Amino acid sequence: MKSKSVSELKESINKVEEICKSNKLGLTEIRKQVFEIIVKNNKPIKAYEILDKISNINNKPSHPPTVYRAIDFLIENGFVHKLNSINSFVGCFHPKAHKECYFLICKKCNIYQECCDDSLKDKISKTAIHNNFVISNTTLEIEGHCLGCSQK
Amino acid sequence: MKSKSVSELKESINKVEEICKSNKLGLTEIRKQVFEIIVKNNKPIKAYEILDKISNINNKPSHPPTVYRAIDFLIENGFVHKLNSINSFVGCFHPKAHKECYFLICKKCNIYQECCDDSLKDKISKTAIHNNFVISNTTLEIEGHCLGCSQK
DNA sequence: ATTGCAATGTTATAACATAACATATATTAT
DNA sequence: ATAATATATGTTATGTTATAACATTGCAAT
Repeated sequence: MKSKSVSELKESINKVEEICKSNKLGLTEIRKQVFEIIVKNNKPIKAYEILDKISNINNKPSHPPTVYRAIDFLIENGFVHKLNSINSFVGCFHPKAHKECYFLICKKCNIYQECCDDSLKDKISKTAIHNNFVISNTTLEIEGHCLGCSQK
Repeated sequence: MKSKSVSELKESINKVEEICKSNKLGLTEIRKQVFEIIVKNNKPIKAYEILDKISNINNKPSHPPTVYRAIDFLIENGFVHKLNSINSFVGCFHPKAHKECYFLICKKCNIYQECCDDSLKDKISKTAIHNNFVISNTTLEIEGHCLGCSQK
């Protein structure tokens, strides 16, 4: 996966701002800062790394709850996803386009990629139905090696 | 999902013993205890719950590394799986039958269910291939409500 | 018997996350 | 405008999950 260009980043941030505006979601300074830190990182980032960055940006120490609250807000509204298998967070490439999001995570370079095509989504949903199960939330994280790293 | 019967549990434990014997894997007392604790629990269990139980069984305090090492061994050999979304562990219903394992996890009753049919596995594998990605390990955890709990 | 190795014991601490309560800021109704 | 309410943040402390590092034990091979 290539890292995002400056314009893609801006677009990402603008999109979130728009969505918040039209849905009357309070995109406060901290929440915005946390979102920007997450999307600007071109790989999954950990909560305490965000904490360090926030502290630096604002020239004063922040505390874990501050970061986790912002993350919660961002996840709730679909702007950010948590990768449970590596306790890290990534920005969503298409917020509000879907609730579920599937990921490929390269163990070597840590670069991730969304891979949420509809047929896969479909298959998972059918699996749930087949088991009389009502999905509230799905974690699909495929760990391995990307093309670049598996060639090395 | 119904909880396992005594005979099913025994079978599960025997199977692991057999596999270890024929593959010259050291199934030590602790590892066996940890495995039994995990499979006898009819829902995902946390490391520190295992720790408590081990301590009780042996009438002396055990320490986290003891438990985590045993878990590592059990996971490496496919006898146990970790549910990353809830930091918990479950026994595998068919050790060695497959490397990957997918789960349905009911948020209300916490009972889980394996759901690793081949067509789903296939779909995931194709997704990876399509992205030039070599899978080493997949986490698929579907959280929601089982039939019983969604009717309540 | 000594070396080597795998497993376990032990202590300490790292890494991840939230509870609980105080304070501040924004929103709304009057 | 002001009080009442709700929302968000600050702060301290602690809970939860997991591993590093090194010592010790037990056993098998030479």
